[in-house]
Amino acid sequence: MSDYLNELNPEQREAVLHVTGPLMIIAGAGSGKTKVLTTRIAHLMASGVDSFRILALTFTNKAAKEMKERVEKILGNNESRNLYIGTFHSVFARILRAEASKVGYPTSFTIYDTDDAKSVLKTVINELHLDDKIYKPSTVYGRISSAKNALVTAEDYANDYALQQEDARANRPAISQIYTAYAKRCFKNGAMDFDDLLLQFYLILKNHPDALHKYQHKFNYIMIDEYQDTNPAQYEIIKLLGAAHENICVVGDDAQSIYGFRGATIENILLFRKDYDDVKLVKLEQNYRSTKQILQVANEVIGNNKGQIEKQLWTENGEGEKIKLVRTMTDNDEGKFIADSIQEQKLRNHYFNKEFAILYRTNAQSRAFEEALRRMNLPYTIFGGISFYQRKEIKDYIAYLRVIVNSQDEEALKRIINYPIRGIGKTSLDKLILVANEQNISFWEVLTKASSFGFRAGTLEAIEQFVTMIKSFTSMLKNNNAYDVAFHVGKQTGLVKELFNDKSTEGVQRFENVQELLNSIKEWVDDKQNRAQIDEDGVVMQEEQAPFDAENSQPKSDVDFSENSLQDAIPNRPLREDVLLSAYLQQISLLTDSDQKDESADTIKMMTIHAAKGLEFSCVFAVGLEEMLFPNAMSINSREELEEERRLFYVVITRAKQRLWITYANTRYKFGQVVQNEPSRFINELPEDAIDKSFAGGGFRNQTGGPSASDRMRGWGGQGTATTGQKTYYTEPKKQPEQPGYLPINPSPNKPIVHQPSADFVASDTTDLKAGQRVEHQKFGFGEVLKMEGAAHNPIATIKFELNGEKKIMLNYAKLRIIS
DNA sequence: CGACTGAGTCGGTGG
DNA sequence: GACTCAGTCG
Repeated sequence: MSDYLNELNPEQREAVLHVTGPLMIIAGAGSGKTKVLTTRIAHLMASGVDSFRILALTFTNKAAKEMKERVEKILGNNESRNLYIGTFHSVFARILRAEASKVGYPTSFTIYDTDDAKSVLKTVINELHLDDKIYKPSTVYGRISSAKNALVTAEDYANDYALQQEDARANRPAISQIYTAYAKRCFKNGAMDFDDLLLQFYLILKNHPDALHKYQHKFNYIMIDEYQDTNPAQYEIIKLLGAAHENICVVGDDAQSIYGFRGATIENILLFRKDYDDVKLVKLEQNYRSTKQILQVANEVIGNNKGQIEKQLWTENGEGEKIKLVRTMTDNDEGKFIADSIQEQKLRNHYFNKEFAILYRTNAQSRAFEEALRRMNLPYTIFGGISFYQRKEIKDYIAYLRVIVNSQDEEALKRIINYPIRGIGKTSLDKLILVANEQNISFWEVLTKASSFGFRAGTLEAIEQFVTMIKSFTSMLKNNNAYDVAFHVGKQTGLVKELFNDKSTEGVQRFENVQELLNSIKEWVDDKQNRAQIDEDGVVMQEEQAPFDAENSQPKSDVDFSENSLQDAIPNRPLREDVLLSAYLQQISLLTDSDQKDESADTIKMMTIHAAKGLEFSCVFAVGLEEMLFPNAMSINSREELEEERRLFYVVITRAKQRLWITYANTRYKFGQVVQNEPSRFINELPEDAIDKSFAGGGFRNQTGGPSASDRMRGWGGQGTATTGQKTYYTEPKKQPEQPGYLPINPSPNKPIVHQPSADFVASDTTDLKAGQRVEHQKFGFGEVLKMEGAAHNPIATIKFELNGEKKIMLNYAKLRIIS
């Protein structure tokens, strides 16, 4: 049991053995930080600390999951399930569910993601008759988010003279007004945005001594991962929670602080020692990840930043290869170069696909790599960008579920009120919203009382049907699990069928996505039900491992799980609260793309540098090292921001275990236009002796039929010092021939196949149209009426066209010729 | 009412 | 280049 200590170096052991009182661990990249954290938790438990009393907060679900698994492995028992391990947001969301009433929120409050929040802002800005060109939702969102992260409520904001002045100078004097209206609207909707999860929890702790007392004594030991990324809200919460016992252990690396834009302040880690008396400080400086060459480059680069905590990373690993600096003509050439290099490395050094990562500054850069890898038939996974839950069809489906759980959720209601089409269009919607505002009641209330607000008969009928349907769903909530409700909803609303009937390429994809959503809900429920009953009080943070695996579209098996020997499945167990729809919704809103995709698959990984923090790869391509891109144009105007960009560069370098390429292009496309960029200033900070400026390719011929590698001009530039001169990796700008079976291009699958109307085409009177009749449509051609629906004054026919598949046709507008 | 189209916009990183 | 939005037409 105690051999876990033998696997640690002296500093690591020192950190693990410090049990009582504040502890700060400065953990350099690759220094075994997670190992120390997990061993420390295991040690606490082995020393008799009750596992229910330990709280560990991380920034990603993945980190939380890994910690939990590793503790379990060390201890070899089930005790770790009692730990409170999770992300700040998910742990706080869970606690808020229990405490929401203290801030006037319903227990099953909705969590708004960024898109939802911006949508609310847009509504609010319009209602205040403000110009949404000046008050762009994303800009305003950023401002409000910063305020919340600094624990400034709407009221505080309105009373803060300095903030008003700032906004006035920025020509946005109404921000405060918008913030107030936004907060009010979210509250009315029973919804919290991401920042509210911190702010509201803070307010509860601050204003409710009983709650503070409760959680202070629940969490006797607190551990914080990535402390350098905490913002003031997180900082204050930690401080409050830890004040009673001061058993706070923070782990971080000031050199890897890269989240300033979401309010993280590096001061939190720099000043930790001032916050508590007798802070024990441990530095982990031995790196177990990278080669000496890589580490030398990293140290050199970060040395250009001022005001760091003194430390020097070192390693016993081998010297390794020099870092390869690559310059290409265009962003597409950059992609081709990397695809070639990967292919070559695989052949020469027998790497797996999963040992490569392409790491970029912005998500938009992924496309060139995607195309290049596809051309070479190299499998890849992109992390980030639009996640599964942001897809329209998924958001629509989930909007139904949200409305059922929380009918006050106006955002969700607006999404589904006319989806599938039920004849409540924009005009009706505007009126509904208007009434809600005039009467100062919720959108839902207007719907339920629609008859008193003078809607047209057809619209009223549609509204009433909708309300009845939603109510019938709501009545299912208590006695059915999330999956059963969701399945029923898909069926009853016609949502699934509608998608099924759409046979376009995208339509099929959408249908599959919805299938996938349902599968994932099913697995989530099964997973929960399989877990043994545990102590009520300890309803553990089970960071739901993503039930959904976007890449393989295969349901994940429970193999993982059995290893944890958690299951003593009780058949027909009564419905537990944690399989309810509300619990499901709560957690999915906090999942990220990385949580949903399988990182262990043998594919090349592509993601932003931000998303790559905490990960490591044998071979790393740090790409797009160009002025305006990296460092980003937005960040070159202040020393602080520039230093954060440099830390980002440091982070990407230290992701590499064995080989590192740093690439940049002379020109690249931005918004469809070619722009020319200077090489990044960071390139000049690389130590000459660790950099290989000669070419790293060599003899490899690609298989795509384009110019072979050796035909290309290629090489290294930038410094102009290389004796070989400024060669560049370059391909002729001519298009490569399209390959069959590849990039399946169907430019507009939704475009109807055009039908030439018959010469004698005359629109018929369709008032008595019935299912089974044959008709001709001016554009869609011949077809058969499958069914009739809609109100009498606005009949809708579903017609199956020979050329264009099933379509819903509104008879008031379409010209149809009845044939039989 | 809603599908289509052309013009305008997108500043970057994420829970 | 991809997406959103306002205006048009069936």
